Amino acid sequence: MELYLERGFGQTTVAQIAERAGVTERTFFRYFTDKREMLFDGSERLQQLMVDAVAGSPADATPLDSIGTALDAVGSVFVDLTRSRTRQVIIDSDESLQERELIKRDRLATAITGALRDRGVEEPVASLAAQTGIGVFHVAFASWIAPGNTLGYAEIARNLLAELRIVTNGS
Amino acid sequence: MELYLERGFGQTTVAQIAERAGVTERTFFRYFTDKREMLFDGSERLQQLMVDAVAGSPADATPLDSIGTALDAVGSVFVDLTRSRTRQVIIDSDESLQERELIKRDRLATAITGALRDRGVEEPVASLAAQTGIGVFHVAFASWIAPGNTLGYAEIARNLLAELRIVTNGS
DNA sequence: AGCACCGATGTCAGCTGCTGTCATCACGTA
DNA sequence: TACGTGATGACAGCAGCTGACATCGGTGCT
Repeated sequence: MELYLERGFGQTTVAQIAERAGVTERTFFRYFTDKREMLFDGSERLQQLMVDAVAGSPADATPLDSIGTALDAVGSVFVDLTRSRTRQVIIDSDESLQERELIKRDRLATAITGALRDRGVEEPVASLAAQTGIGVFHVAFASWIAPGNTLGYAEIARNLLAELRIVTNGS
Repeated sequence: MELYLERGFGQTTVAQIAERAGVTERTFFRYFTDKREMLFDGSERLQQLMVDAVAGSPADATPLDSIGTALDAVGSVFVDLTRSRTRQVIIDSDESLQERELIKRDRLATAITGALRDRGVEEPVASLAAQTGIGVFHVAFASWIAPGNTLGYAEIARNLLAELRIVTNGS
């Protein structure tokens, strides 16, 4: 991330990263499938947390309730505000990184859809709830790292979900 | 597309494509920014059509009405069913192509948001309507190329939008 | 006709991302 | 000590992509 900030993502070579990390280029590619993936390291963990939260939500919870527990569950991941901000600056500066971010979000939504379906939620409600949930998640994250914000991620997510409930009026 | 089907996208080299097309590799890269972009050739046109449709929709149209005209406007693009199907088979077979497709959809949504805002639609309604519109567009396209479907794209899109209106109940 | 211009294409060299393969090395265990 | 085993290095090589320059065919002007 230091290097990406100094020279930009596109101008940074894997050889440089490897050198700074004190390993070989070959070793870098054993840890990350490609140059971009490095910036999305925690994404499987994030996905697992949300899926587990949905799976573990109360039996009588509505789909949107389940989404709520998932949004809560990932609070532990988003703690280092500065790091998240720099990371986002880098991603926003490079189109191929945005592509990667979008597919991560997409996979996340698909995984949550599956978790909801496993609880007996039918289509298209499962997909709809999952998509909406990821949408809220995204907006919450963006608000959290927005300049001037002082609230914590969990709080923001809860507020947004409450607002969404009002807009959609129930359920 | 022939080559992609024969050997798969990943196994097809640009040199092979260029040869089949009777040009040089260098020439290929003058027409397409990269190997993937070839499959998304008409996307600017599609985007322009939708943006223009939104811009040209009646002054008293609701945001969702404007989206409706945009969905209608692109009917002319989706005519060759067989071609669209093969194209989608290829995209679904390769992750990097899915990344590209996702960012195209994202840019499309952003463009439509802008078009709505130009008509005086405020945030967050503009974004919400645009996102929803692209969602409908996507589902409509998927239904259109689904095996066994006999309806035309325009018809499907209209039906889906009508259904959405019912679900969201008005506006 | 002759000439100058220009856009499209070819040629070539080169960097970088990424991969397969084999060697090496450190470490825990029988 | 000898033997696996997992992590790393070394090396070669392919493919995507780019910059720089040459070439060539057409178009318009004189």
